[in-house]
Amino acid sequence: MSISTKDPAYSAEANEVDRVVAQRATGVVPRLKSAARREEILNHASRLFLNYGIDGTSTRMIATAVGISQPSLYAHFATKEALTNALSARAFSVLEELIDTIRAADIPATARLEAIIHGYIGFALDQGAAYRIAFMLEGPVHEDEAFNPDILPGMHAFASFREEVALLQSEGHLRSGSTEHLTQSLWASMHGLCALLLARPDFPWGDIPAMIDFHVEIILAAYQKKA
Amino acid sequence: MSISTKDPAYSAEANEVDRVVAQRATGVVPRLKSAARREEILNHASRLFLNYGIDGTSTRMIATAVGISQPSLYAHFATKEALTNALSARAFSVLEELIDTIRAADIPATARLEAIIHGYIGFALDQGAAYRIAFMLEGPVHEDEAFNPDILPGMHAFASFREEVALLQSEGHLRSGSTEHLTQSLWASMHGLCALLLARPDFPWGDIPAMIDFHVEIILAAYQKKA
DNA sequence: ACTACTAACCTATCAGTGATAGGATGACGT
DNA sequence: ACGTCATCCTATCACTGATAGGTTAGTAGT
Repeated sequence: MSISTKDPAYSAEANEVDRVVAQRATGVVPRLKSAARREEILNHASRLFLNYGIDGTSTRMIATAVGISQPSLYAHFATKEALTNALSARAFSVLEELIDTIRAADIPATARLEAIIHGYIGFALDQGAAYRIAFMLEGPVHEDEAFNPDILPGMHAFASFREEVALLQSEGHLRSGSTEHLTQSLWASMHGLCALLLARPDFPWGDIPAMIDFHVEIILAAYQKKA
Repeated sequence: MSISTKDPAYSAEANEVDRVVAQRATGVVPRLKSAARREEILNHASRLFLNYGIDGTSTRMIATAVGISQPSLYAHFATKEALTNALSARAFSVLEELIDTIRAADIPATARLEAIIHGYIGFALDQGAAYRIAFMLEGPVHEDEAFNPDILPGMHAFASFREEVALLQSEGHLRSGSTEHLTQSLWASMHGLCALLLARPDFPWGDIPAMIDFHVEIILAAYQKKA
């Protein structure tokens, strides 16, 4: 079964971008078990999202890259949003693991927090597409809509983070007060940097690594317990 | 000239959402001077963006709300993106004024900074659509693309903010070090809170005003000069 | 008052998008 | 060998942002 090059939606004239850009799979595309095909789709989608953005990547581009038809995607994901959420979930499980590993490590409390913050920021910048999907896309418009944690892959990692904050606070390493406020404020401080860098890569940031270090240093000082 | 109710794209069956939702202008829609029409478009777009999101608002919805045809929008704005940018620019000029007013006010330096921060956050949450457009939408994907401040309405307000930071720093009210790093870090801290609240209104935030106050308090303490 | 010009506005249509309906095909257990 | 069923396809849908090109209404000049 070769690629259908006479698909009317994909004649050479019709959609040059997809043809040139999507690195269409060549040769025979074998049938795959559902799980394997799903992984393949996520891999190609991840690459395309990074190169062309989420909105800039159509389901047809993804399908073409994989070497299957566009409707076939819907055997694995109910909607494009479900696909992006799955992609984000896969990426965030890595962050969750990272945070848990750091939490379990036998290092001083302060270094633990610093490592988590640096890990979070590094992850966000590295996995820009996944991070965008979880925390930056246009979500529900009104605050009274039901919160569904299942569609928020990042929330598991956030839960680990919250536990660590509670622990550090109970051990007296962080300033006292509402743990919720503390967690959310700390989260906001980290997120702000990641979000701006991802949303405005064209801004004249200057020395980005130095700026990140500067920001993290201030965060650490700000939330630690006053002597 | 009445609304063309027999527009094939707008038969009762074809697009119920737009019909019901867009609060179609009723009666005769007079010809308007270009500038007045432009304002009208921005007003309706602003309202629709808040209610249905930016992606959830089509150019047809906007046009229907105004009471003109969809292509007529393009006499005022080259693209939908240009329309959103114009909307954002209009909103941000208000923030810029606010910041400049506070800067000119005869109040202590610390209170000045606090007022600006609260003003910034209040603006972002109040003008969610405009704020999203400026700082949260999927922008250029690669950092090597040219930075064009014209399409970044928020940058003027940001410039005012940067000047204030430089002034406060030179007066010895803020910690020393790179003014760029200081400005960007402070901006990130403010932005993080606004961005999360806007992107995830469905998250169980708890007492949002209290959380905002908590965050601002920490920010103020973190960036002020150490005694 | 007639004409000519121009800005405002329209209908018709385009290619591209996410999504659905329904049929073809190939592997695999019996 | 046969039936079952997951995999995959073509064809098509409604809708989107955008463009082409014609129509109409107001306005300035004679």
